[in-house]
Amino acid sequence: MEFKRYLVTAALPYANGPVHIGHLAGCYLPADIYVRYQRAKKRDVKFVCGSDEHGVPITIRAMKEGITPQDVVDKYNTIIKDSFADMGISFDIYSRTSKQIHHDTSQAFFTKLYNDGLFQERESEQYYDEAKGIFLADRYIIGTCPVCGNPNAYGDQCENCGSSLSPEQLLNPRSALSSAIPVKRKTKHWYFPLNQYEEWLKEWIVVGKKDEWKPNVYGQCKSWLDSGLQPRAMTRDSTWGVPVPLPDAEGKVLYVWFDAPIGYISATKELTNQWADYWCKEDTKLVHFIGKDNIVFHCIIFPAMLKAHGGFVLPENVPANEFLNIEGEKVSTSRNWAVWVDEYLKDFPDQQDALRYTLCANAPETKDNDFTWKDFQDRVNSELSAILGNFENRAFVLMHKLCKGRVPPLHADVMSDADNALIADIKNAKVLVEADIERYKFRDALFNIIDLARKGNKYLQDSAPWSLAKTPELQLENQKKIDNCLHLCLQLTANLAILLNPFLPFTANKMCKKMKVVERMLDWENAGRIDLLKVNYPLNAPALLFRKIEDDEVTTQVEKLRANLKNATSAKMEQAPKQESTPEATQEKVQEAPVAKPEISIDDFAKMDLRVGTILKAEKVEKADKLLKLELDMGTEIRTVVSGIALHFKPEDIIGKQVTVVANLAPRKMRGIESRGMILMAQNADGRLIFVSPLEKADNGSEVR
RNA sequence: CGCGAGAUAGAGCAGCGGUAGCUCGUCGGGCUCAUAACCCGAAGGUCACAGGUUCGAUCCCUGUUCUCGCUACCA
Repeated sequence: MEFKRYLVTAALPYANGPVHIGHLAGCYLPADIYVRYQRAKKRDVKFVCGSDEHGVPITIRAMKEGITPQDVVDKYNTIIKDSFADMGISFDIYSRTSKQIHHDTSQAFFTKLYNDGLFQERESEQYYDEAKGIFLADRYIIGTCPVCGNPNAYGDQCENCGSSLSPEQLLNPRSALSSAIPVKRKTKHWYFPLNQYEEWLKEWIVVGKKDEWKPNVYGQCKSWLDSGLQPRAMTRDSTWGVPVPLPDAEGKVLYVWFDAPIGYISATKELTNQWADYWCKEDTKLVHFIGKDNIVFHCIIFPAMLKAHGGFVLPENVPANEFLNIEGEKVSTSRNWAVWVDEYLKDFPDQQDALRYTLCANAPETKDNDFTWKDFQDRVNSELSAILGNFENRAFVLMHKLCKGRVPPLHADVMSDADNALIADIKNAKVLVEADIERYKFRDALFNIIDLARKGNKYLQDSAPWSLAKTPELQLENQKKIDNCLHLCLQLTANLAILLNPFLPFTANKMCKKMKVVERMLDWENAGRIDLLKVNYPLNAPALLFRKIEDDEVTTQVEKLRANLKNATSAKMEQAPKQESTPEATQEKVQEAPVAKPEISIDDFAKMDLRVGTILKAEKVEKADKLLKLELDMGTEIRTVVSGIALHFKPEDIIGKQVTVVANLAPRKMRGIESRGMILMAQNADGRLIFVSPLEKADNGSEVR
């Protein structure tokens, strides 16, 4: 199909923290490149994005910092928006889901589905914090882990041993927000019948997108569809969000994942009165740029919503990228293991394109990739600067030295094979880069551009105009050759500016200024031409496009990462000016200490069968960071116990140790291994674990009482 | 556990049925217009492991191992 217009969306960043370079590499930079390219092709394209400002984590953060949710999103919306603007991410609009237009749009969307009788109403019991007056997601219930005894396990998972839990399993459950004991309360929600769209989605994706979508995206969708879809609640109990537009829905808001993608629509509405052209006309190409964690929402849930509503175009493609690691480790916002865009901009002023280059050249297009500062330095210094920057500089310097600062003519009578080959390379580069971008292969596209500069260097080297200038007796003939060489090098430089423009817009701009051409030269249709610079046209003096990244800058950045890591969680939050130690936050810390448990009788204690055992074998459990599988000699039997202590002990160090075991704890399967018992551990204030063992060797299986 | 994606020279990636390729790094040479830069050459890989299909497999099939995601913060 011939598309008349393009609508490009980039995932709405959650206004709960700043953006880091992983966000850029995964989503915003590829989207921006794609859009800049489309604009250069003079295609009708709109690029929409905005802050996602709803959802429980924002209310929690607000509560912790003692401010309103609005304060939280205002603060981060500004930081995020500025970071994008400074990096040259060229949204046509950067909106926010807290705007009225978005509330109206998402409510209207909901109402339409409601009036069509689509939603199923269901009542269920949810945990409720009576002190704070809010319903609690599993994550916000804290209690003692039934598996490893960690007193601060979450309702969905124990961080200590990695077991996945449900709130019912926690011993002494308490609210993460107030420490109140959560109670169950009935609540009603509206469910979207995803299952009714299963067949249609299979047809659309599994059959229709087989060879179009990236393998990671396609595979993920197929996996979801094969395992069957369930109705999904589209409302939540909260006061922060878009109110459910129904009379009996006090205290209910739309589920963030219902309202967030609709944010793309509202942003488009805010941008233009012609918004419906982009959302409803069949000949619009809708492309969602996202990271891999968002695949199901953009490929399954949102399309199902659009289909259910009717009248909307569906995404033509969802080129999700994988993740970018930093210095070999996963990005973690809570541990502050990330390179924040706002900080990069401060540390490397006027170096946006250096980052854009590295992130694109090393983009996680097919698998997770690693960002290291050393690699950043290498790529900037030896590719961007040495190949591209240096070529451009050589062309300018030589032109000023050998051609009097003016664009020399091209003499047809002395054209060489090398000249013609270079012209062919220039024309071919356009074709290659175009094909790459259309297929979302931005890494390859950028490589092909640098490769063109590489060819330019070789051509210059082989032509060696500086040598030709040294033989005055052949002056007339040689000057023609020199002219041709530099004419072509300069036309090549102009072509590089056009091709680079979507990727490195700041650089393309600088190049235009140096060549004294208007920005219109950057129109894509001009790529491949070798008459972009007029003969005899005087050009500006040479000036370097890029500077090198010094060794000490690399060291500084790596040290900064490690230093910030130590302060872990609070580092980023403490930069918030207002609320450093609100009463609320202090209070919370006190309550984190283990709470005294109620008195029990001797009979309660007698229910426990505590025994001594010796660790015979210990090995790491696969696919679990924190679990060790232990074989214990219990005297009369050998038992398998899975224990969440892998972060504290190496398997080989604990073999032979005697330990105390809760022998009659109900068996529990973890990561497919049945654990029959639990090892007792003391936990220090710093979180360190210590075995509770007999001081002298006891018989295996002897009772502890 | 299950499902999905990945594993190819020191690093980063491409190839996906017919003698293993690119970029960076390393080593040697050339050039000197240029940001100690550019150009040429070389070394460096039993294509994760084990089976199978095939005349032939890095590529197809089966099994295994490891990494990442689906699972908090998070693209």
